[in-house]
Amino acid sequence: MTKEKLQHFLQRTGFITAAQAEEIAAQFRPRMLARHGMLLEAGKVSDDYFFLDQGFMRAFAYDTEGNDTTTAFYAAGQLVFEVASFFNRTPSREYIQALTDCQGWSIRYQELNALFHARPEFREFGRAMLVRGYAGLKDRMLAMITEQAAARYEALLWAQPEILQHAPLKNVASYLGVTDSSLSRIRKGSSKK
Amino acid sequence: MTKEKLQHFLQRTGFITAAQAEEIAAQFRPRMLARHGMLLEAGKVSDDYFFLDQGFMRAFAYDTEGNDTTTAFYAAGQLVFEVASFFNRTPSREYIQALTDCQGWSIRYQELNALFHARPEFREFGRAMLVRGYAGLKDRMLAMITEQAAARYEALLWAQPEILQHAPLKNVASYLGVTDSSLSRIRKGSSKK
DNA sequence: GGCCGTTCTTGTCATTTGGCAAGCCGTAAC
DNA sequence: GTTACGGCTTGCCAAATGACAAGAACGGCC
Repeated sequence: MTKEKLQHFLQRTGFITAAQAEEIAAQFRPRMLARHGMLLEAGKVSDDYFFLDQGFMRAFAYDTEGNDTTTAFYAAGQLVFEVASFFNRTPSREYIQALTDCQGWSIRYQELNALFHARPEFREFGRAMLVRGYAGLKDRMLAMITEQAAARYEALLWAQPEILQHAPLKNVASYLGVTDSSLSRIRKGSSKK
Repeated sequence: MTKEKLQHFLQRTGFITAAQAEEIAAQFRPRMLARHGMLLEAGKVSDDYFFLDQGFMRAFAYDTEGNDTTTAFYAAGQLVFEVASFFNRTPSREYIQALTDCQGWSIRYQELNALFHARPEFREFGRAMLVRGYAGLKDRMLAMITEQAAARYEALLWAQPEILQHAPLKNVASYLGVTDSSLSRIRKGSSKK
């Protein structure tokens, strides 16, 4: 596995040149996860700023009743880490789990911070990643409030069809904010009839 | 109006000393808004990194059916700006509106960026603000999925009772993801009988 | 191959929430 | 004062979604 995808990902934001991307990528180490392996567990402090090169992952948390609720899905080519735990150095409430065998590139908090201090362009990149995640979550929240479950499912199908190929439907259901039974009926096309 | 609250707010994150806070705060300019005045309108680029010293505000957006949906409330002592529009320099989808007469301290994007480049401790502060907002939104999303409307209302009442004193209930309703009729029934205590 | 556990679907019924429309009430305008 | 408007509540009914349980389908494992 080469660092090609990682370098390309760094460049794509526009803040980082090819030469810089190579130097930055050099700081990342390979990280593998077998299917069902955990990148992060609740109670621990997230210490991987992880670029997913191949595979598929999800984040989830248990609510007060003990229900497993999916909070995010990650396809190859995305950054995977728990923002609050990683940057605040606090125990995570979430788990991050490999849904397939995964490989990617990882850097620890200390190293990332050193890079941020040394490289203005990488700081910009880091901020852009935070902003992107934040904006995506806001969109999802707005949809949760204004769209019905069936419409949210359709939108997901359109925007990230890969999810349906890798994640069990019950995880998709909790991500969408419905029960697995309801999702099953939505998929059938007749939510009642 | 003095910059006392702003300076205190800067210090409270732990990254910034009193002396630094004074220097940083010196870069902020006063900004007033009459009740119903707009800090930001959809289509424009957010260019105020605004510390709300006194007053109460809300952010909202129109969904595809034209419904006014409240996306956030802001009490005095909070930072008010639209993250994606401000940092990406893209047109905002949201409005930010004064619910009461407001005053606070504002800095523009260019100036903020200059400060970020010049002052590592302020960068840390800025990142902490992003992370805080992100984490809050994640919590809200989890509650939206796992808690019923009545429970979400109770939680809001417990965590931010000021909102109920300043915002019309229909705004609170859309923030919670319910209709104003439903909120009315929830408040009555008997969501049906 | 046969067993077992998980996932997914489906039926039945209850609960939650929404859509309307009417009415009440307070405030602002004239 | 009277009028007009917006905000809030409430009744009635419909739609959306959940809870629970049974059974089919599938995959891993011995």
